Amino acid sequence: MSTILDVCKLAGVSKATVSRVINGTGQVKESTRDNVFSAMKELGYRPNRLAQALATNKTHTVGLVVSDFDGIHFGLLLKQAAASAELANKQLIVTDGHNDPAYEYEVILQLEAQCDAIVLYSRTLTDDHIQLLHKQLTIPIVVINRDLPEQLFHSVSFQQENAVTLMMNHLLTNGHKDIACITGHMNNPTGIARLNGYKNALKSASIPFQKSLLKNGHYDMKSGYQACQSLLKEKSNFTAIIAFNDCMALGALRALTEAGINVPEQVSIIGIDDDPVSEFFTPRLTTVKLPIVEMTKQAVELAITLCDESKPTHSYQYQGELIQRESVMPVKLKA
Amino acid sequence: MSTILDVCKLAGVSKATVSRVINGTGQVKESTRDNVFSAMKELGYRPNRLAQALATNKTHTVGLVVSDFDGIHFGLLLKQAAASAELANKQLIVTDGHNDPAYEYEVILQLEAQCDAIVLYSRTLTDDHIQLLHKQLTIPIVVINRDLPEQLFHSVSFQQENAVTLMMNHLLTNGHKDIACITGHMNNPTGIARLNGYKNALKSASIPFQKSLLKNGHYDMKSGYQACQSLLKEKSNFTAIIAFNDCMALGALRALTEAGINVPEQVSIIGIDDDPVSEFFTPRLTTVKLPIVEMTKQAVELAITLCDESKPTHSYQYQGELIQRESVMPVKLKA
DNA sequence: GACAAAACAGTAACCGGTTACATTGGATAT
DNA sequence: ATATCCAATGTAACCGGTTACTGTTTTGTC
Repeated sequence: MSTILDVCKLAGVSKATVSRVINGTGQVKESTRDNVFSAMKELGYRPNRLAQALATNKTHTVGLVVSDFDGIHFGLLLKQAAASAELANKQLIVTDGHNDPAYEYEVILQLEAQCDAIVLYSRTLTDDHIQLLHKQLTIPIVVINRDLPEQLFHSVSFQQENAVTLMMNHLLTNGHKDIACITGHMNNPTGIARLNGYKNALKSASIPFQKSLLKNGHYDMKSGYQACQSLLKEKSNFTAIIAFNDCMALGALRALTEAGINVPEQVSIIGIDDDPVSEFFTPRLTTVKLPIVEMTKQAVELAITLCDESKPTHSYQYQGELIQRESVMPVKLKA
Repeated sequence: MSTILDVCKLAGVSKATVSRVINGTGQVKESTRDNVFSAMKELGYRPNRLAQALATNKTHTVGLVVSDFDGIHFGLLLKQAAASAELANKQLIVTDGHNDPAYEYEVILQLEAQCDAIVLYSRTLTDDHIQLLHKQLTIPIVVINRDLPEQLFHSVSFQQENAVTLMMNHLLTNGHKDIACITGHMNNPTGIARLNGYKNALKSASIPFQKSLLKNGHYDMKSGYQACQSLLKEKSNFTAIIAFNDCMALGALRALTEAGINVPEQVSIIGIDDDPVSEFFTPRLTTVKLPIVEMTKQAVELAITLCDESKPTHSYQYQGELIQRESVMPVKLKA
């Protein structure tokens, strides 16, 4: 790999001049510029980004950190992040935290020198950790899917509890009363908020909460499948299932199908996310859309803005939207 | 962010000594080391990776470049890559090429200074481009899913044509003769090799190739769905569909279901990949497994090895494996 | 033709580390 | 006591760029 010195020699000028040509700064005679350009071309020279970053303290890079690469919505999120970054001519580098909070914390700190801003979609870090990070970092960080009342950091968040309320209301207005619930990890705010949504909706409808209708999942199809199977094994009495994401809803759908139970005739199912696969299952899954693409766009664009100018921290709120398809029907019509 | 100089001041030693402590190199008196460590701790100091990389010409990072973030097998690939990288204590940075060969080429070149090795899973670059890259780069590159007879670069590849042969033989031995085919992009070796597999299998079975049974897709569910719809609209006569990945097979399955056609009773479907979602559809999709996890592991581990020692280029070959599930049945039993 | 201003290019310090080499001082051997 | 060696640390150059500052030409004006 040739360096700026090679270009200097070939073009017969100093480092400063080459640098000026590279960056289009200062005054350079046209003939000199042409010389330098052709020298660069001849050598296949391209500036070393590390050296540039070190010298200017600007990396033109935004870092995206996710807790785990197989996480929710991963494809859509990354694709949008990449698109937004390119639009602003920034490099995007993506890292995961191996689902380990300590590792993830370390990764973010390491990224500090390599990025101008960080976008974080964390499932494992606590709010406290994130606040600590925010204080410790000298570069801006935008947090997706976390929301603290005090607005101590930039965040793009989703109204989790409200979304579950939407789901529950859809089931309730369809006459369902015995509603099983497949949750996600309960060690983070998302899970807790969603569970509150479930419980509060029951309370509002004066339906007692039954622990036996609650099963834990891990946001993947298999755990939804297993959760549903254990629901069936325990002969629980339910006419509908609400799952804390589409994957688990789809896993549950499969379990029901295998057990010879018709959806939605015998049991209704509703998910959340609006995963791209959801409308290809039979029946097409009714769900509440989590606008991950829009949220990612917002987050990355905000992060990029913050590279150049600081702004007061603000929380951008997004809401769920019910997408009615075929997996829910009124309970009275059931056999 | 504190620098090494801050640590020097606080610990009352020179940069060289601090550096020795950081890296555990050279001789440092224990009491000095302790001083330096506590100074580092007090300041929350962590070495600037850019500066380290610049000085040592070692980044301890491997770059993973994919053509597009929503690509095939994306989640599994990334997850495994991240796991393998961490095991070797390397940072993994992931970038996509926005599905644009020129951009992807540029991205890879840019990455040269930021990584010790690169793993490439490209859908858009031609073999020629990859060879050019290989020649131009001063760091090793491992290419997944490309295979050239001359073995000019390190590659981890999959026997595409053979895999399709497996799929076709499964259908043929089940008595299918009218086999529709939903292809992927035909501008790269993968698509071409798979199509050859299809055509050659037909030839071996003395079945004439019918252009009307061939539809183009883009490896996503929607295009599989649309391809199948156009197949149906044209009233093509087929008893089985082979799709160039599971997603499209699943999209086709949906189209058939909507059209009231039973799978596999009326039409059999087979895919390729063994996508995690495939076994949750009804019927569970029969497919040929593409061992992307193993391949990724191999590729990343190889790349990491090549950071430290060079090895002769070699092509690691992987094969497909038929996974029989429920979407294929003998043709004679059909209504 | 003289002189100021503008254009152009080079020098050297700096970014935050690493490392070859030099220096110091204490322990050991003679 | 002196020579020798080695552990411990510092000095300074270097990685590949950027940029403030300086010096030299050009250009323009009168």
